[in-house]
Parts: sequence; C-alpha cells; structure tokens
Amino acid sequence: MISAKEEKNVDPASYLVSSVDRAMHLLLTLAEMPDSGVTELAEATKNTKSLTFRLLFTLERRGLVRKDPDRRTYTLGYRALLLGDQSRRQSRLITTAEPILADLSDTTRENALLLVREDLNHICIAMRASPHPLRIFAAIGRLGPLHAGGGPKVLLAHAPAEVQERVISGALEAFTEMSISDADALVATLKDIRAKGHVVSIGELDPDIFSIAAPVRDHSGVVIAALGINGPTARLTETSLDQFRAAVLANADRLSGMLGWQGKTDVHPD
Amino acid sequence: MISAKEEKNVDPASYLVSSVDRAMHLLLTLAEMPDSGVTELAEATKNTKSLTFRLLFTLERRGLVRKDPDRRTYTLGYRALLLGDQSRRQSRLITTAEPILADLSDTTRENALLLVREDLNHICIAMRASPHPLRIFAAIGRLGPLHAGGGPKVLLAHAPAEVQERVISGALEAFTEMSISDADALVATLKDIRAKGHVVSIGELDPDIFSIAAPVRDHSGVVIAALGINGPTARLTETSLDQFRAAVLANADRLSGMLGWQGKTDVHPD
DNA sequence: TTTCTTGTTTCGCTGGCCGAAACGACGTTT
DNA sequence: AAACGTCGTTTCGGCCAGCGAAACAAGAAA
Repeated sequence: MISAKEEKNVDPASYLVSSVDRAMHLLLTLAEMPDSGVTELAEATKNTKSLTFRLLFTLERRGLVRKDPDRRTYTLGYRALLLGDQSRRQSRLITTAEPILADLSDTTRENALLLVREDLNHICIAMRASPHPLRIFAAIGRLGPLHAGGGPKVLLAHAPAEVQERVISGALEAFTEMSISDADALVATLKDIRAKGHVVSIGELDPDIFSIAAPVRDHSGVVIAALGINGPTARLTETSLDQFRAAVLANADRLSGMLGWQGKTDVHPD
Repeated sequence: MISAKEEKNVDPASYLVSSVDRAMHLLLTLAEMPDSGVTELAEATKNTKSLTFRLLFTLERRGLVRKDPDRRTYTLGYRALLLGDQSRRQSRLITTAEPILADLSDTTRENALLLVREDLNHICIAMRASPHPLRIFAAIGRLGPLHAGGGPKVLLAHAPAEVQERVISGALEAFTEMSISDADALVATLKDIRAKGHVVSIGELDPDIFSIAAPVRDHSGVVIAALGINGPTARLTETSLDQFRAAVLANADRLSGMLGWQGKTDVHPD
C-alpha cells in the first residue's frame, strides 16, 4: 500500500489546480442551491469561509456569480448563460436533436430527453418538457448513474466493456425495490437491451416514474446517446406503451439518420 | 498618483484568486472560440502553455471542458449546460420574459431580445430568433457597450447618474458613422429616451441593423431591463416601424405588469 | 440591552502554483 | 526518408499567492 507511490512519483491529480477545482465545485454547488450565503456554501463545499468568500468574489467579477440585492446571498450570474448557450450551440448532437425532442414530446405528451455518457455517469444534455401539469422534474446538465433508468441503461449497454465492468463491479445502488442491484441481473438486462434495441423501465429510480429509451448512433454506427421519454406510471397503459415505444424508436432512428448513420438497427453481438 | 496607495495599503483586487480568475477567463474565451488547442488558447488568454494546459485539465475533470475525439482540441463540456440552464431557471425576469419574447418575435417576425445592465456593459439574457432566413446574429450572455444600440441606450438612460457619468466621460467608441460619439449628443438622446419611453436606433452598431427598445420595470418602478427587437434595416419601412414600435411598447409594458409594476409609463424628471 | 449569526478583513506562514525549458509524438516539407 | 516545425505533455525548483485561523463589524434575534 505504502509502496504505491514508490514506482513513480506520479500523482494521479498532478496537473490539478486545486483552487480552480474548488471554485468549480463551488459554482456547481451554487447552481443547485441558489440564494445561499457564504457560510452555507462553505459548509456545503467543505471549505473555509474565507476561501469561499474569496472564490465568490472572484467569480462575481467575471459575472458568473451575482449578489442578490439584499447583499447577503449569492446566485448564478448572467454570464453563466453564455457558457450554457454556447455549449448547446456548439454541439451538433444537441442542435439536431432539439426539433426531434419537440416532435417526440408533442406526439407522446411526455418529457423527451437526450442523454449521453460521461465516464461512469449519464448526463442529460437536452430535454423538452411534457405539456401535462403533472410531469417529472428533469434538468439539463445533471449527472446520474448508469445502472438505473431507461436511457442510462441504454448507454451502459453500448458502452465499452471496460466501462460496463467498472459499473457492474461497483456498488449498484438501489433506489426503489424495482432497481437492479444484482450484477447478473444487470448483465442480462443489458444483453436484452442490445437485442431489442430499446428499453422500457418502470419504477427503477422512483416508484412512480417510467421511462422508455432507444440508442442514437453516429455515422460510424457507434452509440453516442440515448433518446427517450419519461413520465408518471399512471399514464402508462398497454395502448399508450405501444404508442410511446413506437414514437421513441422512430425518433431515435430518425436522429441517427440525421447524424449520418446509414445502417439499420442490427443486433449487437454479445 | 503614486500616493494613491499610501493612504491605506488596500489593493482593489485583494480578494481575487488569480488562478481562478484566469481559469474563468479561459473558459469564457473557449466559449467564443471552440475547437481550439492549448497553444491557441494560451495565446488568446496571454498565459503560458503550461498554465493553460493545467487549467484545461482541471476544468475537464469537472466536465466544463471536453477534449475533442482527436485529442488535440478543446470545447465547452456538457456540464456547462447546467450552469446556463440553472441560471435561466432561477431568474424570474428571464422566465417571465420568455413567452413575451416569443409573442414579440412572432408578431414582428424579427429577433426579440431582453437586455440588462451589468456595470458599464449591457448583456443579453434572453432572446428569440427571427423566423426570417436573413436575421441578425445575436447570442445570449454576450457583453456590449451601453452607448450604442437601442436596448443599451434604454438601460443607460435609466441607469444611476454615477453610471451615466462614467459612460459619458469615457471613450464613446464609434462603430459606424451613425454612432453617437459626442457626449452632449448622447445626453440629449438619453433625455429623449426618457421622455418618449422608447427608442428607435438605426445603424449605430452596424450600418445595416436597426433596433427598437423600451424599458422594463419591476414592482417598484425601477427600470431593470430593456425589451426590444432588431433586424436588417431593409425590413424597416414607415408602416413596419409603427407596427414594430407598438409591439415593443405593448410587450414591454406587459412584461412590467407581470413583474408587479402597477404604474403607468410616466415621464422621468430630468 | 445582550447574544447570536452573518459577512468581511487581517496576518503570517508555507506548500501549491508558476514559468521556463526540455521532451516526445505527430504531420508536413524538402 | 530525413529534416523540420508544431503541438501537447512533462519536469523542476523557487517563491509568492493563496491558505486557514482568528479577529472584527454589522445586523438580526432574543
């Protein structure tokens, strides 16, 4: 154990600039808890008050953070809008998916989502909200696990073997009694997803939520995203399920086509 | 001049964490020049290559920056989407303005914009693009001057006296021959804007662009934003001007009303 | 009033950050 | 195919920027 460092004096985080890393952690924390004060944020990020104050001061000068009029609490600044909007505009995947998400949401009347994988997490990079007053809360840019939920499992099913292994061998947190927390069961589910080309997930992350998702491929056939919908299980009937599944599959294939994929959904060899 | 520091050894930027500041500068620079390499970004930000590399490394770990597949260039990461979307959601001004921008853009068929002032700049915090193929390029989160353009001048006209003085006494950069670069002329224009309650600006920032804007007030009557449209001057005729002006004024007042303003557009005493 | 709790400021130490320069891997040119 | 240029990456040691602790100020709550 101690000898781990002996081989080479190479720190896995050697190039990390810690003050910048802590500033970004603070910024992302603030995004999730707006209208917080210095002390509150210091506790949430486990930093000292003085550091938190200095970081907020620095971020404020760049417009990424803003003091509320009462001068006591902080919120994200308007300059953060630039980062989000430019990131969106610069992604071909997102811009071509947006009209498709609109169609999918219009025909199913449920939330339509586009997810990608980032290391061992999924991240929602685009969405269109359901018109229903009762709808699932979802937010762009949030991270989540790969082993639970429809879209996440699609991503995992088509991820490199090494990624799948790391997830399967890790702790498979159970969110509900429907969650898959058994490694073998997960492997079987992933195989099923590759065979069927889509997934229907019910009550895995929350007992009252369903989701349906299918893979999105780029020009070379590699799965780069998952397109799907989610909504309250109350709206999931036998007939609506068929409609939903058809809409998700059609739109996922349409999106793949727009990204240059010319093939047909072939059964992935496992 | 030299004695400015003598009074108190207080550095105006004393709380600034320089590495964080440079990291944010880098991030905002990357937002404006995607697909850049380390060397390119180092030059653009006037930092060393090593620092730029370390900052990118740090930002990448947080998902704010992403390496392109070819492993040579960098782009904004998907985590930046979170910052933008949360900033948008958390702003009551933006969320209530969005449907109004849609209406304004639909009726005028031009770009509809919402601007606020941030120190001596204006910043576009929401927009809805014109349906026309020929339209002005505008981006959310970009900064610009206060003395040129319709919306910016509305903001300046209603800014605190101290802000107006700082702008007027500064260098009034001329972008076209229509730009107002004379201090007295600017003061007169601002007075006119306060009297009329709106502004029509033609060819001030670009010879081929017009813009029409009006103030937006909060519950206390303070002007907190400017709502307006812009488009190519080719589409500005006598009849369309009247329609545009009416639409801008009506929607600006409607937005003010939704923000709790109960008064009527009164002439500001100058 | 007193007593918390907040945000802000100071201060001295030190270890993390920084620039310079070398390195290695491409791609391009001759 | 060899030489060159350019890019991203890595190393290194000095030194000062950034850090935590603690005092301070300013309100809010009791």
